[in-house]
Amino acid sequence: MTRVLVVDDEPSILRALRINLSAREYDVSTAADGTSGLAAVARDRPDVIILDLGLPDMDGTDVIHGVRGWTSIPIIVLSAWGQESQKVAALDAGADDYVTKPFGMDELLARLRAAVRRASPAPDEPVVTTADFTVDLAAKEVIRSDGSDVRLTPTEWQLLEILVRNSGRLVTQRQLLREVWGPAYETESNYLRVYLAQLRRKLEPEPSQPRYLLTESGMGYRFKP
Amino acid sequence: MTRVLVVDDEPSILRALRINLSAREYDVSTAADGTSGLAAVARDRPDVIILDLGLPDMDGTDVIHGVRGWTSIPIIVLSAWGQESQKVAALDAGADDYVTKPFGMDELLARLRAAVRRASPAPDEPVVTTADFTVDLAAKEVIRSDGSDVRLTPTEWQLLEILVRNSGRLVTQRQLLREVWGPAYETESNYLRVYLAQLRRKLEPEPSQPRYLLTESGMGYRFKP
DNA sequence: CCCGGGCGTTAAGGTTCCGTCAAGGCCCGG
DNA sequence: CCGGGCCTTGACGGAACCTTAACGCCCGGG
Repeated sequence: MTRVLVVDDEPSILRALRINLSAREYDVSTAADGTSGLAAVARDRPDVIILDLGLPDMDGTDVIHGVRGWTSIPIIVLSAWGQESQKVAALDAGADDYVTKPFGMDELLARLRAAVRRASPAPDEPVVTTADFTVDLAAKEVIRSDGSDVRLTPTEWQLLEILVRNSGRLVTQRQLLREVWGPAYETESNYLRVYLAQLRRKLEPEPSQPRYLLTESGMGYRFKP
Repeated sequence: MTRVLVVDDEPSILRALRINLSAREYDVSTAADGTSGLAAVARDRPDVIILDLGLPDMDGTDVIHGVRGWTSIPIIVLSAWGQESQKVAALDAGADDYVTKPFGMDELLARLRAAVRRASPAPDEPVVTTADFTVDLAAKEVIRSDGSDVRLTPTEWQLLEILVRNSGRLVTQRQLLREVWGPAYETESNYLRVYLAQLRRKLEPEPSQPRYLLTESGMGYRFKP
């Protein structure tokens, strides 16, 4: 289910979007100003953000920069008619699309679909196999080579998913922490040690001498298929 | 240089876009109908397409489908005001963005930049190969020609990365020390001797007679591919 | 011939980083 | 209200890494 975060200070718009999006099977959360909007992005990890530029507490482009600082979640900007320069500024700040109020709900929905479609990287290969287990990213499932399936907690899964998606590449601790726990946790390398140990215990044939989930001291971790 | 294909049947718009885009250092090609437009896409492989929906020979969504059938080049659609349903259809057919005529040139340029930015997520392809090993800067990985991979510490990586990025060029000791250890260490050439020795031991087939990591006495070091 | 600067090499200390374990808190379902 | 996953947090031994110093080599100049 696609998660949408709506950041707007007008209750009527918030309500209209919530009703329309929920009816289309979107998972909607809302925020009424820039500060709580940025917090909500870090906490909820929406798949797409609808952002009104006329917020009471922050400039719209600053909100965009705050989000773009650490993630590329698509942003659709909403704003009053006739603000040509604002429109350009928002797009250059990193917004993906721009809709002028008043807008037709059909158009917004279409742009939403377009943004989500672009963001989903590709119908790529969501299955990775090693000699000891198989990771199916689409089914969110890990099966050992003897047929038994592995139970992973949500956090363990997020971590494994990032490592597998970057198969072979080194992923820095900062990136892992940012993508799993949010930008505020970039220094809590403690978490990584705990969860990597758990993943190894569940996946590695010899957890004390990892073959797939490798540590690069001082840099990060690497999944080696 | 970014290549833009403009598909439109109105000579005035074609001319206006050609002038404005050329002035911004875009490489512009044009087509006046859907058929020649599709041919131009296949022939020129533009980085982005600007497509007018009101073409004489084909329906706009068909052109989009024709392009989307085999490539994901970003498409920005142009159309007359008030065609809400057409707009939705175009986006759902796979267009990336939609601009209503009459449009401001600034807005179109901003949307163009946004579309190009989204489409190029890979900034560079930093892989350098020699007869004895391959350096993959993105994956932070060095593989010897016999298949074994080399373990490098963070400092060793920083050093090697600078040298490889300046492949063939001489890099002064000051620059290396400044970029790896910080400006306060510009005279500690000791560090360089120690770490260059380690890199040679790990990379060179004959560490005592370096072939890739060369010393320029009194000046600095050079990576020779 | 001797001497000194620049470089390569090695090894010892000290520091940071990692794996591991376990206790405590939170949330949810029974 | 109680129990069980799950997530956070802290502590500790050991490994990896960085710094630093010492020594030998080569080469050009005095």
